[in-house]
Amino acid sequence: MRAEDRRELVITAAMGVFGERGYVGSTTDAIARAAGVSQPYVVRMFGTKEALFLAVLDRALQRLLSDFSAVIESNPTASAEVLHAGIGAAYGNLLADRGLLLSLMHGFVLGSVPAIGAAARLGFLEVYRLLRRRAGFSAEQARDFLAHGMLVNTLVGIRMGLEMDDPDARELVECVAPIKADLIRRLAHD
Amino acid sequence: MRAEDRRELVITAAMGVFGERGYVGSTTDAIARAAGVSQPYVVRMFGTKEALFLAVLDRALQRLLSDFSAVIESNPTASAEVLHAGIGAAYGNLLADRGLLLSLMHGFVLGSVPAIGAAARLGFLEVYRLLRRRAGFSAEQARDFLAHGMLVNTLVGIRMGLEMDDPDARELVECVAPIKADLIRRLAHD
DNA sequence: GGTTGAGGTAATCGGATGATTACTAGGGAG
DNA sequence: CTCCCTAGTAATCATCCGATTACCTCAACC
Repeated sequence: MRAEDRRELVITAAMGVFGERGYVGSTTDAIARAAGVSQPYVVRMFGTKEALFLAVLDRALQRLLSDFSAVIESNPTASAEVLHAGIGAAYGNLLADRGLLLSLMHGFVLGSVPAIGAAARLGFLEVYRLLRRRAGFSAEQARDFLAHGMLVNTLVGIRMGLEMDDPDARELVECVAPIKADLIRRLAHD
Repeated sequence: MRAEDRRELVITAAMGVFGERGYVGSTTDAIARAAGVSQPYVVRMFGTKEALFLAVLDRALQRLLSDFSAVIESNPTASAEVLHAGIGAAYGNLLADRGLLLSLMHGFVLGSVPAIGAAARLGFLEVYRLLRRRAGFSAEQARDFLAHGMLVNTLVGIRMGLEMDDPDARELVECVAPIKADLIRRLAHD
């Protein structure tokens, strides 16, 4: 297989593993097995585990930005309110990609690692700028959108879907993501 | 020193280290040094690193719940709207405790570790119930409050305060936490 | 048919880390 | 004094993991 294709495979596999176990908790060996290659090859392709994680973060952010951009570009004359709904739906669709939002979340919580913190900050700001500039959100709209997104990520991270028997958990999940509640439940059950 | 006092010391130190480095990324040795005791003693006091992390999570959640309760009890006749402001302020004050919210956040993202995920889910639900039942929030109010909290945590986690020279970052931070913007900036600079 | 370079792997190393074991200081009770 | 319990530590172990090294395979090309 061409090295570039293999690289894509490894990034995808790594996104799943990092999303599940976090940056420090993931081993290059687990990623290699998930991608069907040997552990030394993973390390040699990216140099270090940190560089691999940064590649995963970048991939996740690019995907998020391009999905949001697509919504904006396919509704060129839409108001911020209409775009809010469309971009929100695009965000919900990203949930299907198990590791994507969780890998991002793991990056967001690791500001103490210099390279990871820097990448996370710049990525987060890029999303904010897209909402403010290109989608025309007000600062408050952008804030509320991001806040809602972080809550969704958190609920997925703690696997709140496992508690759907509890009426409070069900109410919370359904209030946060009425359309995606069922997906959240399934994601939590692996 | 009495063992119980030493235990408090270790939990406090561990909250700082876990908040900074995460669960897996923190070593019992670093925690021991931060607490001024030997590494084996930390392990023996709590049995395992996981048990120590669970103790830290519990401490953080109890603190959060008791601070929120205090607001409710000191305004027995207040409306949900008034309590919203008071509890929000209480949340902001928790930021001063460096590791507290970040340790919680690290717990929230580690649902894949069974014991940690279970503790995080139950803790999160307890907070939700307090908002809904005792503070009288509507489901939407509780959702928005929690979402806002998760965004604050995220901004602290990625040390967005380091980017306060960037006008977009400044706008975001000041829009999210107008009163605490300066604290967030200082926290980011260690 | 040899050479070469790209795409890999097996074996291994060195350091980090959670946990265990064995030990000790010290102070209060009898 | 001596016993013994509480509060600790030093030394060490076993394991894991990221990284390195040395090697292999096989198609393309001359």
